[in-house]
Amino acid sequence: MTINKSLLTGSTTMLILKLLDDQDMYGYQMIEELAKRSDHTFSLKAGTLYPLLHTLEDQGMVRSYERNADNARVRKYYSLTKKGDEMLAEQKQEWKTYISAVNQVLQGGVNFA
Amino acid sequence: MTINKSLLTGSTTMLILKLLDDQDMYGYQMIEELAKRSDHTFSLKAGTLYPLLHTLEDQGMVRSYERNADNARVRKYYSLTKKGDEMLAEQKQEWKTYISAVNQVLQGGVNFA
DNA sequence: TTGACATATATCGATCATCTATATATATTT
DNA sequence: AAATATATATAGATGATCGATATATGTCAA
Repeated sequence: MTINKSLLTGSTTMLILKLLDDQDMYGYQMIEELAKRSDHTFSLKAGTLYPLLHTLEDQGMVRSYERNADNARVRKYYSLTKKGDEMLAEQKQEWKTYISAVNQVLQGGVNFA
Repeated sequence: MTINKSLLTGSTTMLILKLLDDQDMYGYQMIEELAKRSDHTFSLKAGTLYPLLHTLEDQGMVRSYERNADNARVRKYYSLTKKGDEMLAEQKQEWKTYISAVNQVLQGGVNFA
């Protein structure tokens, strides 16, 4: 099933922060990991991710460092800052509020008042 | 709690169709009903709703008719078409897929493989 | 009865998140 | 040697929603 891309709007940052909350990762890895954990429901595009990571770094939500892979290739890893961790907590709360509001609308039927 | 407006992106149409699935409504009423059912988490803006209703009508998802209120004021009511009902079913399925994917990412922790 | 506020619909331009397309470079496989 | 996968980056396009504004009617209080 392919989901409407606009549904993802607004939750992408939260998902990225969550990945980094679990462990440091490099960009390409985040794309693969998101696809894997979501059973390929999500396929975040590189053109979305890299600018987003730069913005998060400018905002102090994440830090980056370069590191060689086994094959001597350089990868740019990101790690979550304290500020990013706090942002994640806020966004998870917003997410809960949001889905419960949507579900309330979906469950509400005709009013037999 | 105020949720990020971008979280709503993509689910607005589904919510409108759901309201009309329950009963015919006019635009202003939809805005109030969405706020009420979501405990004021949602405050859909008129500038979003009215153009959206026009688009849905052009697409054959809803039909409209004018009707006098008790005070003789004219209101524009909308009703769901068969096509709109089918679209709602699809969007509800997409919604389920989407939230379960997000929740899977949020629950997934470090991989101790 | 006038003025303020709520109800009701409409449109325009701005904003913002995401995508597509493109570019570049290295590593791996055929 | 060529094709494909890995890895990062940026520019411009798209699309959903909002803020601002306009217009008109109904209601309530001073």
